[in-house]
Amino acid sequence: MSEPSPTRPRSERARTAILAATRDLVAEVGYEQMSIEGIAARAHVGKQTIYRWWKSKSAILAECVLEGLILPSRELPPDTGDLRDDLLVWFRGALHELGDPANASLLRGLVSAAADDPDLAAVLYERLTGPQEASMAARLREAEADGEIDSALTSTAVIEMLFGTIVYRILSRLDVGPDLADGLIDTLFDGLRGAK
Amino acid sequence: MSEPSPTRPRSERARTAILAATRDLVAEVGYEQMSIEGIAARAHVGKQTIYRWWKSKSAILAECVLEGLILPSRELPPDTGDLRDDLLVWFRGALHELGDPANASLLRGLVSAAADDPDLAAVLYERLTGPQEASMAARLREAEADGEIDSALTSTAVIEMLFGTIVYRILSRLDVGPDLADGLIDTLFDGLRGAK
Amino acid sequence: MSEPSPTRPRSERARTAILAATRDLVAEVGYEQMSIEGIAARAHVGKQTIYRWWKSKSAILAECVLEGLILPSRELPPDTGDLRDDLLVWFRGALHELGDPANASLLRGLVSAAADDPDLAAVLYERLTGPQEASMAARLREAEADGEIDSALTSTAVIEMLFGTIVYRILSRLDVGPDLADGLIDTLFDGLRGAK
Amino acid sequence: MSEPSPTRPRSERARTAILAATRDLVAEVGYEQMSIEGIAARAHVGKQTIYRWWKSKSAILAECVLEGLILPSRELPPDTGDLRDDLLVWFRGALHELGDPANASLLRGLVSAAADDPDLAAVLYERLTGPQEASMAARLREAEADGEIDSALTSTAVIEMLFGTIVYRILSRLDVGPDLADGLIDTLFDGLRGAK
DNA sequence: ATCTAAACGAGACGGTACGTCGAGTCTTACC
DNA sequence: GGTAAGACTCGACGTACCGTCTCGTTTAGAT
Repeated sequence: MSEPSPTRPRSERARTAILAATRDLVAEVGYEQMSIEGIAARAHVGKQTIYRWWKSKSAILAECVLEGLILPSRELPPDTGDLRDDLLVWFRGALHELGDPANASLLRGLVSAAADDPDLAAVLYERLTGPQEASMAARLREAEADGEIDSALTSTAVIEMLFGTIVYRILSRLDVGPDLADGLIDTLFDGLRGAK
Repeated sequence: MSEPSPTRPRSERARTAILAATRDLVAEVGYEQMSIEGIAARAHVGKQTIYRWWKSKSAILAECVLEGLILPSRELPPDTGDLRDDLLVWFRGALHELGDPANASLLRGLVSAAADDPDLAAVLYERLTGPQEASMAARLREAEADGEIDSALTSTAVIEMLFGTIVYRILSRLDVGPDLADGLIDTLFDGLRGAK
Repeated sequence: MSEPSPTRPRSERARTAILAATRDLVAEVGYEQMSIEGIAARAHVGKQTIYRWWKSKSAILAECVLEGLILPSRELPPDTGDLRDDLLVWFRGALHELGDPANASLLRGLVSAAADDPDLAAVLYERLTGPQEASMAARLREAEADGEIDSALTSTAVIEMLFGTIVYRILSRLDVGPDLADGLIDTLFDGLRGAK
Repeated sequence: MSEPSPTRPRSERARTAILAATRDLVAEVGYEQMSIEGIAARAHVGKQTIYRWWKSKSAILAECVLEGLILPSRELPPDTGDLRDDLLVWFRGALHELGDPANASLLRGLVSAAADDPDLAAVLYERLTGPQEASMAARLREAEADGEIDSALTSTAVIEMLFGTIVYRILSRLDVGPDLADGLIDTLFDGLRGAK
């Protein structure tokens, strides 16, 4: 029952400095331009310390996301009893956040990183959509029970559609503004045929 | 109106070989791992010939897209009179294409490239969604006139939602399968509340 | 017996401009740093025009020397009847010329070029030492006949010694000044043992 | 007085391999044709390791000379009491060495390098003539005291004359053979007027 | 006076090497 | 044994020139 090794523990100072430097750099120069040497220099840390604990640039980014240092997860708003209103509030807020170019740039960095690192992709989507998806699933079921909606659509599909729209807009840089939130939520609930 | 100068014209052979090599490499190794030296070697071309005509890796990719060498634009199917069926067919097809890992990998490469090159993003989205958006807008208007639908939703929003879903699925690698196409199109037309 | 070709003759204008540009550039930037593209640009001439008539950078330089554009051959002074005085005047003059840094730099360029182009070396030494050697041989023989000297030393050896000293001084950049001319000529005639 | 930092020391293995590769290549292909990439490849060393420690191709060559890897300094022979004989032995040996084309080629490389790098020139001449000049100066003075010679000629001038002849012969590739050694040394001591 | 073929200016081509950056690994001294 | 520092090998970057190859234009004979 003795401790496994009488040795120096990992430096929390170094770990924190690395994550902070990564968070700053990805926003400043973008994912592609961010180098591990740059992170090490900014964090006053040896490169080996990074390679000892992470296997790639995107893995550090993944840990930043898990720590909530970047893209803090936007929770679904508290249940007001009206799923439609709740989603609308949430979606408007999400689109509003993208008005800040720094946030948009950061999300592009994450998308770029996720595109060629499946592990980061998994972490990212678990982190970003996991909580929402869980409560979304619960609420959809509840709303179905209440007769509020009548659909076999899975929570995954709804999430996919909403997040997909966000990501698409970020990538296309079309800057369409948050006004489309209303139209999309309307369509989501009423369909193109409109409410009766 | 004078011609700039009488000199050796640009080699079409080189241009074509570069685009072909790029198309192959981005699918084989991904956008990040693809190097300009690799393209030059594969195309039997001097590096300078690439740098003379393109300013970046992503610019070559953009030209590949414009030439239709990669991701040939999937047109909306001919108008059968039923917009819903047409969209369903189109969306199923698009999702089906992503079943091929090569296509998925290629799309991830394009997304990654678009994330840090606004110019490529513009070309890509113009090329990929432009034709669809035009006919989509026409059909939406037509369907509205026919009473088939009743929505103020713009064609851009519809496109955004459908393409966003595709991109999101590609990035998340969740491999959900094409079955969700039906659910999404149902929701798009009927809403979560279902058809009456 | 017909002329070989009824065609446009070589452009003297281009030839002259190329030689002039070469002369200027080798003095300005040195032999190694001088590029054929640079010569072509400076002479407002196509590269092909250079390659059509010369096979290398050093070949152009060789022609410059032959044209007397650089390092105009310093002739032995007229025969005053006293070989020793004549040589002293000549050698002092030669060392004096090297006081001009431009001349020194140019000679270093020629040496560098000659070091890896045997053809240029041949032209250069033929041109630079040929005339001197011929008259030197005659004078040595004459002086020997007059009893002025008494040596089996060939004119080649004398030339070699005098020019060698010049080249060596240029390369070593020791900047010893022209005063050593007297000592060397004294030694050449009287030997280390001194005149009796 | 603090040490700069405790870090990985320079690799002696790499340094040695680089110098050896340079020594081989300069003899094989000549100074101009020798590339830094070629040295790096031959030495199994990254280019950066070369650029980290040397600022140019000629600087590496200079270090080779300093290490005695190329052109090991030919010492004056032990003092037999007869300066003239000693110089003759030395000069014959030096000219004999140039009979080996590899040595001649190597010396041409060094001359070419020295022509456009003053630093290398300084190292080269310090290294090649320094030891000889010192002992030469001593012997000249001694011989003068003994009445063997009677000349104000400095050791520098003698060195210049002898080395100059060697360099000149190398550059002109006239391949005159070592027989001229006797004539030159005769002249050096007796003068053109011959011994009395 | 027209014809014609090589020389010309320009510059794109396939390459080689440059000197720099960063990747991921290693070797120090220090803690 | 973890850490800061930084040297190591390696590969790619974007640039400069190499020597070759088209282009359209120019120009001096030969007809």
